[in-house]
Amino acid sequence: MSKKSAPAASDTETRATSEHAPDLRLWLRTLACTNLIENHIRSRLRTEFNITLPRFDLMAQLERSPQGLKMGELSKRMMVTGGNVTGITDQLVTEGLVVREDSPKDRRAYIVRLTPEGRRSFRKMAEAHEMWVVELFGGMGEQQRGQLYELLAQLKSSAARIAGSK
Amino acid sequence: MSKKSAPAASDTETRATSEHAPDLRLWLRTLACTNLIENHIRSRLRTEFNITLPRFDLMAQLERSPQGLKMGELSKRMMVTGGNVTGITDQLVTEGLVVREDSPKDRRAYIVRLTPEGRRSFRKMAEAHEMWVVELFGGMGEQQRGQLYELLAQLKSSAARIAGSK
DNA sequence: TTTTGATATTTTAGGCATCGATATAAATAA
DNA sequence: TTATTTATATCGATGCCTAAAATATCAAAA
Repeated sequence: MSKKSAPAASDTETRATSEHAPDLRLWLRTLACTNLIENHIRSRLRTEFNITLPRFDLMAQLERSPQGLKMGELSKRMMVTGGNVTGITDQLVTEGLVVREDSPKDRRAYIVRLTPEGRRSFRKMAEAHEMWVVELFGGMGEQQRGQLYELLAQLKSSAARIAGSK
Repeated sequence: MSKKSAPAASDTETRATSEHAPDLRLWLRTLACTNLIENHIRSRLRTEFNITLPRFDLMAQLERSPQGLKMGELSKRMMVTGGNVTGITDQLVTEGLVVREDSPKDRRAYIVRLTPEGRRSFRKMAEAHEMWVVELFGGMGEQQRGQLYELLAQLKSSAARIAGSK
């Protein structure tokens, strides 16, 4: 969840009752797992690095594109609205982690880039972030994680076929 | 979720790169699935019933407790803060879907209950909601869904062991 | 050139979520 | 009883998120 900033936090599985269709219970369990993990990560990002998940995510996109990205590109990749990217970018700019530069090609557009400090800072956070995830999934066996990965691919394509067609 | 209002929307899997640990890619895929489904549901609740996911969730809790719930109970079950419940309840009250009654036992507390219209309305929405979920998971085989359900139980307990201990 | 339409971004208004502070009431201790 | 502590709920400030409207620029057609 979940938004938003702080996520939709609930152990959504409590929504399930015995009368519910199996698919509904499966969905609520999926949601419960995601919220549990996402909230944990959100909370650690905040307490250990004083950053929010959306800002971390935006920086992650920029780290993969050293040449910088336009606002619209960020919006597309993060799958959030443009107005949202405007706000998150503003914050990161005032924190000195990111710069907005005028595009030389298009005066409507900005190029957003990590600053050196932003890059340094992100790398440290990303390392910790990865460790947390490994820790959170650590109770599952190697093989189970592989199975889960495959099943989620199926789920993603099943859901995308429905949701994507809008 | 619900994000939210509107949710954290991203196809977070685009955050993955080849250097990432397998667990990280697994996590991003999990997140991508959840966001895809949750956003779809959120959007249909909005367009077809003009309601938000948080309000739907609150009503779902009340439907399971015909005797009503205190604000604090709602807060605990939905795993959101009290202030949040105050706001969502306010909205539902102005829409006539819910009532706040003084608790006869405790003058600090309210009992929140579905109105008859709220109950009627919720049942219609819940039925549609369940159909959407069945549709979204419909591309997976029966057996795969069963496997996924079991694996997510493992994940939930693994993550809860880490996240729960704070 | 001027118009027209598409694109890039910001702005505005509204809802959801947190945290921390506050008012009130209840429960407990003195 | 009185004083302290704990519990219930609301409020204010802040941040994320959306949708829709406003602004500015570009690109292509008339």
